Amino acid sequence: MSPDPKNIRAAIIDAALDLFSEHGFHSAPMSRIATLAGVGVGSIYRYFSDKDALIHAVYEEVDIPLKCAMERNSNTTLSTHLQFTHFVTNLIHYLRSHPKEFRFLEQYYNSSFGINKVHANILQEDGTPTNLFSRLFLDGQKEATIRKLPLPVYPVMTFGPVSYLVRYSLSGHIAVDDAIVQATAEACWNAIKA
Amino acid sequence: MSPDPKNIRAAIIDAALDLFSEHGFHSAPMSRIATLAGVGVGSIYRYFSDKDALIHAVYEEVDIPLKCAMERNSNTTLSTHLQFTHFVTNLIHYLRSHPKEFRFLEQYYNSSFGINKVHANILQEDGTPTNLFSRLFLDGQKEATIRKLPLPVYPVMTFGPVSYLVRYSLSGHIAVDDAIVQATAEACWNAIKA
DNA sequence: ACAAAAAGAGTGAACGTTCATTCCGCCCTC
DNA sequence: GAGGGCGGAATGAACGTTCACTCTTTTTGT
Repeated sequence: MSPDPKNIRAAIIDAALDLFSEHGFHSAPMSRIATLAGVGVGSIYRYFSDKDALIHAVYEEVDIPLKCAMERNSNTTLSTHLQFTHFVTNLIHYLRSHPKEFRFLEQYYNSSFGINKVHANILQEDGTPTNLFSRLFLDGQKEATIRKLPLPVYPVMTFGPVSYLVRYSLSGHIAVDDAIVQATAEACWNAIKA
Repeated sequence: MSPDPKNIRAAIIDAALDLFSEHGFHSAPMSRIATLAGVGVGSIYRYFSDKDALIHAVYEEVDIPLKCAMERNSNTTLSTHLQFTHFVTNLIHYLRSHPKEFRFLEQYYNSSFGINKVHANILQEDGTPTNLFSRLFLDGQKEATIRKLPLPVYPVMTFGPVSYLVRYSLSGHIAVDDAIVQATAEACWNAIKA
């Protein structure tokens, strides 16, 4: 078997995501990542200069499908209300069905690695919306279906509840069903609607 | 100087909180905690059986004043609306003025240490409110000023936005002023009001 | 077309460092 | 002078990273 370099790289990132999300960055030794990926330790360093680079690479890999999931199912013919609640429920469902990715991201953003990436995801410097979410509340403000609030309040009232709910859900102590997801999405909407 | 055992213990916990919140559990060596606390490494083990026990002890120490802060300034003569927004703004102000405690708690709850403590803080098993916050929304439901929602939604729509906003605030990328805090508290209220 | 050589990917034992924890001599108090 | 808390060097385990080596693939020379 001639291992495709792309496969090896992907296998390493996969294994790293597994172990990072389950044990944390500092309790996931490179040796164990290598074993799980089915490669030698040294091989990891052919693809990533050091452990930090691997962590950032996992982030890049996790971020792409997440952003896709957030853009998916946007139907601009629907009312702002429905677009918003769909956005929230979509996001919750995606994160709940990708617990490894969710736990990795929480850890990444809470560590020194991802501190600088937290806010860049919402708006560009000049206020241009970079994604579905930003367009949504700017449009809603214009058509007066969404209250005018200080800009940071919108992501706070959206991603705050979402990440908290998903954390609850994954902790296993609270049974999160569709009714709760739906109620949360509606509550988020009530928080910002005109 | 005759070192009071209580003071040594407190100094160790203080130093640990400093270093844990700034560098994370795994990058805060016992030796540095000892140096910062002004004691020998060995002395730490006189008060705490191991590092895990120290981490849990810091949590206990941080949790007490936080719970106090959440109960403080409750004025049952005010409307549920005002009691709720006061609760939220109080909590935000407390966490913003105690960044070390906030960062420690985020780390603690996101690690294997605090996973089991996440949900216990809201309600007892039988649904009895254990604190001001729970009483608030149960009362609000009775007097119909707060919408009937699945129980987990209330903490999700309160602590979610709060922790997200404080995280924003402490990241330094976004200037969080009183207007934003006030707007967030109102938005939280709109999320759950009848 | 074939052999020889060069290139390059993959490996894992070995290294140096860092850390939690231990242990023993010191010193303070009584 | 006895006892016990205290300090910090010593210890050993665990980790990230390196590097000399093997094996496979590609290129070169004839």
